[in-house]
Amino acid sequence: MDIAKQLSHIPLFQGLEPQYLQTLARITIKKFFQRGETVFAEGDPGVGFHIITSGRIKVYKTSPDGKEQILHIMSQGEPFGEVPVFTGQRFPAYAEAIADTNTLFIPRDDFINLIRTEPSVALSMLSVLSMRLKRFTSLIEDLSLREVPGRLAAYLLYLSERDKETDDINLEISKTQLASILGTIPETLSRILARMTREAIIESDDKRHIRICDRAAIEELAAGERRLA
Amino acid sequence: MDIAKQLSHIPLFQGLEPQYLQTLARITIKKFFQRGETVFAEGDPGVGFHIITSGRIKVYKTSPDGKEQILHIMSQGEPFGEVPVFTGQRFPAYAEAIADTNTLFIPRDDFINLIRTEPSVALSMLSVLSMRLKRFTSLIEDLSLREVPGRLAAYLLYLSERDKETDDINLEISKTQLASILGTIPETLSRILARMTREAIIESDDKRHIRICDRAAIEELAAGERRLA
DNA sequence: GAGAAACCTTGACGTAGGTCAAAGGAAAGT
DNA sequence: ACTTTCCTTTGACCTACGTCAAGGTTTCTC
Repeated sequence: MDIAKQLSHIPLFQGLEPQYLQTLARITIKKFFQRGETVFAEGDPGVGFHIITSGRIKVYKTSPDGKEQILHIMSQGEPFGEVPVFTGQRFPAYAEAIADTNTLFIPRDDFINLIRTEPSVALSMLSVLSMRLKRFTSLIEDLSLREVPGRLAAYLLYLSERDKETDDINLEISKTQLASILGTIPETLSRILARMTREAIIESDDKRHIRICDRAAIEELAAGERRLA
Repeated sequence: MDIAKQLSHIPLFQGLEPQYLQTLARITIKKFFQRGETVFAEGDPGVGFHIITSGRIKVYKTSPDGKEQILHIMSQGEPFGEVPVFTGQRFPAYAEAIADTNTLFIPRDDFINLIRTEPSVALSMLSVLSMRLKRFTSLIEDLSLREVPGRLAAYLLYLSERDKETDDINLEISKTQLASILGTIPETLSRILARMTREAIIESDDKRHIRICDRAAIEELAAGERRLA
């Protein structure tokens, strides 16, 4: 498929003049990563960043003894690995494909040149980074100020909202990964899901699906106004 | 003092052409906040951002029951409150002056116009936001993957490094605030400092000063290779 | 479709770190 | 200097959540 056309569908480049899109297309490199493959490791030098065209990437940190904390799960259209492009330093986290994934790789120097000539791209990127800071802000709040049931409730609301307020939530990831996003472990998550099911707040029939039965209760849990028995 | 001159000392505007500095000076508003005064609250609309010219600001989140997690302590030359400028949304956290503080306030719309004409400002701001993402990444790692002694050790190393590898660390903030930065409470911090003193890793004679006695031990603690007895 | 591997759940148990309470010391306003 | 408020420390206690272990289930792979 034509790279310029793919690029034109990326939110980051919405409204970019066709001529710049062509320039960008010329410096963009298509890449493919198998499920399980590492895209970059913490400490690697960052010579450019990726935009996902299909698949799914997890960005995460690890502790010396192997526990991991997921920072983001990125999917189609989202850029990742841009921090070292602007800091000039190394990747602060790991990235791994959790499904077969295609990306467009944009080299650092060329991208910085593009920004110099096209302020709209700079503003888009500023917006992307700011949204990410905001998400991190919530994650920090969760990890530090909220207990796991509250974090889970907030995350379910986030997913529900993203999918147009549906009560049927498709996780799209394993519960082990969900646990890592929430900063906990599968056992704890499993217990909390069981408790919430017992209180008829949710139903979780099959593995990657959760149905919200009592939205008000979820909202109270997320706000810290309610606790599980 | 002349605003343009003050602006010229801000890292964010290093290398900015004098003509743009003049433009910026015209739209910049000097502000003053008393110690304890709130600069903005979570949920406030963000019509612009601040740059600190003197004093100190803490940016933090709170839980329903009043516990707080400090996200940053900002001092001279650092910008804060820029996230809503680029997301178009509201402030994701609180900001409060912890000393009498003077800032330069730059209105959103004017700043965005400046970025459109001056890509160097855009790149500087991208760099600032990226550095901040990186710091958040470490904070998340700390909160989720490390115990309090490890976080404290890492923070002491950070302060020591910032002040040119000195072993005499001047906290500049209260231990209660340090506890909040580390995502814990004063009691826990106090106990850990006592344990580290007992093991002759540090000395903490007076309130806002800590001396590193055994740097190797601190480094091992920070790396998770050692535990307190 | 058989075997292997990964995932999920539940139970028993341990512990880091939080809550509550109390008291001495520093600091700031009058 | 005096009072009030905030900061710090220590002790007794509790609980959320992690660890370890084991069994059942789903899902890859060949």
